[in-house]
Amino acid sequence: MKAKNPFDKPKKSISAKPSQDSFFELVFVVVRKIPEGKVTSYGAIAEFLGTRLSARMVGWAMNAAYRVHPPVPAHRVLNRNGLLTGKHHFHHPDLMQELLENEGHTIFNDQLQNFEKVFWQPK
DNA sequence: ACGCTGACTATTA
DNA sequence: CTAATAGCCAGCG
Repeated sequence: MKAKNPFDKPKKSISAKPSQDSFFELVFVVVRKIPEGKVTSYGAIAEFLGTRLSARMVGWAMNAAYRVHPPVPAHRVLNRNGLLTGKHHFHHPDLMQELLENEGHTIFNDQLQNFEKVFWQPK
């Protein structure tokens, strides 16, 4: 459930506060459940939320993730191939890879090695 | 209000 | 293997 915070406001614009009452918040909740050392994919989250065909919206939600609280570990969300497709949306393009490596992962050429072994299915 | 874009994915050629 | 296509839908000019 949702704690009330001063940011709560039905602002429709992503520029201010998009989440709060939709798909976005659900995505954040799921992503925050990803255990350290594990990763998942946009599609897996979308499918878990019942919107398999809307995986793009998961990525869009991640675009707004950095501004929500508590923080969302967006670096643990990759595409279905284990590619760090969202790296350029971080504060620093290599931050995503560094965070993952810091959690014990190995990335080569934007590809997370052993992807299937560290994949975490939303549950 | 309309059209383009995109942190995706599955399918087809 | 790569490339093109379709489906999804929120945000922005």
